[in-house]
Order: sequence, then C-alpha cells, then structure tokens
Amino acid sequence: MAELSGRKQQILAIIIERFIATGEPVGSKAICSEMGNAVSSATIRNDMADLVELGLLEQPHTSAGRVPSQLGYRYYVDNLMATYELGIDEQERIKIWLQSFSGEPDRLLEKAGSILAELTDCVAVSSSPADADAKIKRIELVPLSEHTAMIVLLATSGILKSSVVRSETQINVDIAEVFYNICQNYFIGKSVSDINVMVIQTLVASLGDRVFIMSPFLCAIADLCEAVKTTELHLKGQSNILNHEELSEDAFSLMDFLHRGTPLENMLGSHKKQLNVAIGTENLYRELKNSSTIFSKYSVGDKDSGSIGIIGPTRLDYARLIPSIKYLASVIGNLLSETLDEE
Amino acid sequence: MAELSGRKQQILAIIIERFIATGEPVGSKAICSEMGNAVSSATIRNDMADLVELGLLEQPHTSAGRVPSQLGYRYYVDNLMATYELGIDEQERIKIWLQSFSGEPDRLLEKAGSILAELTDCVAVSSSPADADAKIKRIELVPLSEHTAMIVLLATSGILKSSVVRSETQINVDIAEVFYNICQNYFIGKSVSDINVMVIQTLVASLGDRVFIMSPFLCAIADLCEAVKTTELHLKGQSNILNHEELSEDAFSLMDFLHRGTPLENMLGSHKKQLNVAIGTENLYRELKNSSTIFSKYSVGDKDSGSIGIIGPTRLDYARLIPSIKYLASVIGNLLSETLDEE
DNA sequence: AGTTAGCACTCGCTTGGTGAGAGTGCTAAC
DNA sequence: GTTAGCACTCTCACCAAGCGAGTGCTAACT
Repeated sequence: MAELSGRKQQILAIIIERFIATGEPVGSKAICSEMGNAVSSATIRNDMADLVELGLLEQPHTSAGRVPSQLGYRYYVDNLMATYELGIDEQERIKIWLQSFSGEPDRLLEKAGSILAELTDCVAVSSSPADADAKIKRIELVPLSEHTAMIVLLATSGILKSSVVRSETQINVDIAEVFYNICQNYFIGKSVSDINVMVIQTLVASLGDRVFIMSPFLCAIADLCEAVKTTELHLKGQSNILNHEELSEDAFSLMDFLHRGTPLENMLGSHKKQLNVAIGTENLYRELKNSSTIFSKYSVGDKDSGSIGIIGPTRLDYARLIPSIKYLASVIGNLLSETLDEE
Repeated sequence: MAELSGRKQQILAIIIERFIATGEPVGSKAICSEMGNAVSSATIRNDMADLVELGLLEQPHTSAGRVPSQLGYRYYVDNLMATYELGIDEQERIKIWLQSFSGEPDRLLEKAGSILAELTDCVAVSSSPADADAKIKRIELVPLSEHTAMIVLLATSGILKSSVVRSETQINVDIAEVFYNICQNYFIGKSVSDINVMVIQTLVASLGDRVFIMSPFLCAIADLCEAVKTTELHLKGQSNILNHEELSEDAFSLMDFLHRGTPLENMLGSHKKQLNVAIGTENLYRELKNSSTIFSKYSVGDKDSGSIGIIGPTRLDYARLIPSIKYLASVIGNLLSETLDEE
C-alpha cells in the first residue's frame, strides 16, 4: 500500500485535511488550486479515481467530491500525518490545571476527562486504575460521629476508596484498636482479590463474639476491595456527540452504548498498545462503526493501569489530538503515582 | 378558572392522560368512545372549542386533534390529577437500593440521580447540600504515605469532603498533633464561610515559622470549606433527552444548558416550595420553555439543603412521577442525616 | 338551552416531477 | 503522462396534486 506516488500521497493528504477542517467533500478543482495549479484538475481527477480504486477515498455519490474512507484515514494516520508536538505552554497549562486539583484519584480522572472533553469537543472517557493484583497498602478508620466512621483504603494501584459506615455500638478508642489489629493481621499487604464477603464472614466467625461489632466495618472493607478492583469509568462531554453532524444520526445508539458501560470497559481492556487509535469498524463494537476512538494508557508506578481517551466521529483532527491525549495520560500517571513513590 | 363543568373537566383529563400516554393529538371521536358514547362527538367538539378558548388546549393545526397547552397541564396538576401514592413494595425497593449504597454523601446523591433517571426516563439532577451557614463539625488527618495524607472535613450540612495533600516534610505524630491543635482552636465549630485562603494566610503568618510546614494542610482545609459551601450538581441520564421526540429539536441547546451548570444551580436556588413543578415557560430559563421540571428539596437535620428532581418534556406522567420524587427526597434526607443525629 | 347528525372545509403529509448546480468520467488531442 | 472540453449523473430545493383525519358550522331535534 505504501507504493503511492508522491503526488497521490499529497492529494490524499490534502483531501483528508480539508475534509477534517470543513466536513465537505473535496472536489478536484479545490485540490488543484491548493496545489498552486501545478497540475490540472483533470490529472487530479485521474489520481483520485485511482485512490478510490485503492479504497482510500470514497464518493458519496457520482457527482460529489471525494471523502476519505476509513482506510484512507488509516493510511493518513500511519504514513502521512505530520507528528505535531504539543507546545510547551499548552503542556504547562494542562499540567497546572490538573495539579491544582488536589483531590482523590477518582476525582482527578474525572477532572482530566472534563479537560479532555473540553479540549477535543468529543466524548471523553477515563478509566480508574483497575488492578486485580493490587495489594492493600493501608486502611484507616476515621471517626465521624458516635456511631459513624469513614473507612479509607489505599491500594498499591494508587487508588483510594472510602466509605461511611454506621455502627450500632459507639465507636471508641478500643474499637479502633481492635480494628487496626485486625487490619494489620488480616488485610494489609493482601491482594484485594483475596478479600470478599465470604472471607469476611469466616473471619468474623473465627474471631468470635468479641469482635462481632466489627462486622459492618469488615464488610465495608470487602466492599472497598471490590471497588478497588472494579474499573470505574468516567464519561464527560456526552453532549458533544450532538456537535458532530455525522454522528447525530446514531446519536441515540451511541449514547446508549456509552451508558451501558460494560462494552466500553471491555473495549478499553482489549487495548494492547500504549496508544490505541481505532477508526470506524476497526473498533470492537459495531455501535462505533462510524466513530473513531483514541485512547492512551497511563502508568502508575511502572504498571499500566487505566486509560484515558476520546470517542468522536471518524472525522477527527488526529494530528492534533493524538499528542494531547498522550501527554494527558503521562501527567495523570505521574500524579497518581505520588501517594506510592516512597516507603 | 375552577368553574369548569364536570364534563369539560372530564374531557380535559382524558385528553391530557391520553396525550401523555400516546403523544398523539386526541380527536373528538376517541374521547367520545372513551366516555362510553355518553355524549356525541359533536358535543365534545363544542366543549373542546371552549377549552381552547380558555387556553387549556391547543390545536397543532386546524384539522388535528387537540393537545394540552401549558395552562392545561397546570390545571391538570393543580385540580384534576389523581394523587397516586407509591406502592409499599416500590418504596421498599428504592429504600434498599439506596441504603445498600454505603458511601459518601456525594456518591449517594449521584446514585439517587441514577435511580431517578432510570425510573423516569428523564434527565435527573441532584444537588448536594450547599449551606453557607454550615459549620465545621470535624476535621481528620489520615496519613497515607510518608509525604501524603488525606484531610477529611465533615460539616453540619451532612456533607463530607476529602482531599489528598502532599507535604515536603515527613508526616509524623508531632505534625498530626500540631494539626489537630490548630483545627481545634481555629476551625472546629466555625462557619465554612469564614474560612478562606486569606484567613489561612494570616493564620499561617501569625503562627510563625514553627508551623510553616502546616501550610499545605491548611490550604487544603480552605479548599474543602469552599467545596462544602459550593453546590455540586450531579446530572444523570442525559441521553434520555434523545428518548423524547418533542425535545430532540432543541436537544442541543438543552444539553448545553445542562452542562453550563450555573443556570441550573440558580434555578434550584430559586425554588421556594418543598416541591416545585414548573411547566414550560413557567421555568426560569427559556432553554426550558418546552420542558417541565419537577424538583423536591430534601432536608438534612431539619434544614432544607439540596434538591433532587428531573427535567423532561412537558408531556410527563406527572401523576406517577411527583410521588416518586417526593419519596426519593425524603429517603435521601434521612440517610444524609445519619452522620449528624447524635452528640 | 343543550345536544346531535351531516357535510363542506382546512391543513399537513406524501408522492412525483422539474430545474439548477456541482463535479465527475470519458474522449481526443497535446 | 497530461490536458481541455463536454456530456452525464446525482442531489437538493421547490412546487403541485391527492389523501385522510378532524374540525367548524348549520339546521334539526329533545
């Protein structure tokens, strides 16, 4: 496929870039003038016919200009696209924007999604680190009132989960001590996958009456472990779907797809590469057959954990968006690693 | 307006209920048969003409059936609607659904929004309690690693906010003690409105070098106070907008409106009554001129604090939805009051 | 006075036909 | 391999005719 003549490559690039910019089919005359009339429109028409033959272009109907096909976009992304680098000031702006947000990991991802949605005019998806091998790094009991407390769990995946628990008995120092002892002996350092409601129940039984009052707290820990290993998806900018003409037709099915959650999760899970660009039917799900997706993984402590990216029309400004998403993912990885980088 | 004859009321109710169910204009013949042919269609046509005269009905065009006008819906909601009560089992289902969700207040509201969106096929909006008069009830420092800690702040509005803070110095018992002393002396019991970055800065200055290392923690407290008094809006089921024919026309402006946030916030703030039903142009914002909104406030500790409700087309099943929303609000109020009900 | 049957009428929706415009494909010449 | 010229194709916007549903009105009835 790479044996395209230089002029054909040039024509293809012009068509794709113009089409990305305007959304209108591109005619031979327009290309001709864009090339400074180096060749005539008829010549370009001949080349265009060849490109259609090769499957890189399509014509909506006989007498319309040409439009990039899925394959055309793929060729562009792989061979033609100028790899544009993010400006330093834009980098700084994103970084500061995210850093200023001192919050929990999930909130950070949510925020990053908002920024991305804003930046790209697409639906942004961010997934929290879901690592079934994550170990419990720390558990804390935070008293809130006589009968309620918050339990905070930090996992080696960098994720932090908390839950408010109500106890029938008053929560005092003794109870806290018993709680910490149990945590130290049975939870800290264990894999979150090993902790579930069953384990908790046998544990409670073995500890006997004395710690029966611990039961709600321990159940909460099981819930938190469950939450740690569950990918949480953050969707932002769903309304951007309506900004794109070409998606409005299946806006409904697309919205529905996004809200179903599981398929989206599967899709993210299926990505092998650091950066994943899927155009049209290259996507795992047919609901996305008219969409493109760009996702990048981020790493927490040297380990790939979650992803962030966008879903938009196939008519995307790949050259601009790919570097932005890459960069955003790297910043997220750095920030999420902060609670883990010592000890 | 209440001096409508019984038959006219009946006709109005039939038209509205049929229209809510089918979305089609209702003709005189259909009404006639619905009334068991008690009177002829011509009679009904006469009555319908009067109802149009009164502004309670509209005809899309001369030869179509009738459709309820905004005023018609209002009359229906105020006078005609059978006040339907929620079934016990449905009540239980909602309650258990929400209770099972042991989390933080904001998560609870998010969850409640999801349930409501599901239940009503509309966009659900829930606002967290925003109470500028809220006092700081409790502040806790939760160590996470050598250099990071989480700060948890509980306010009398029932809201719980937390933030992860990174410190240059190692976080040890001494620092924690200094932190708690400062909190006890300067923060606990104070109104969140009184704490801002300015106050923190003068406080840090007055404390001198010794506690300079406290600065990031205290700044975090200011941020948390800010967060406590800021209404947080949770939107759920945005895609449901596309489920309703009559909204798809201004789906775009509606989506945009929802995502702008501030106007929505203003709108919720403007509600005086416990339950607020606004139909079409009764809404504060013209973006909602073709929509209806149903919102109910919930109370945390005897104090109205936030709201939950829906935004949908004017063609809503008011009789079914109003009791559901009322009930949901009451459950939320009860659950959120749990961390406050003692001491 | 309120109710009814009958009928002409109005209006929106669909279908089919027409004309303009844009861009192509092809052919023949360079 | 490139170019000019021209007939051709297809979409889109516009208009007219036919239909069907439901009305408004009139005149008669209780």
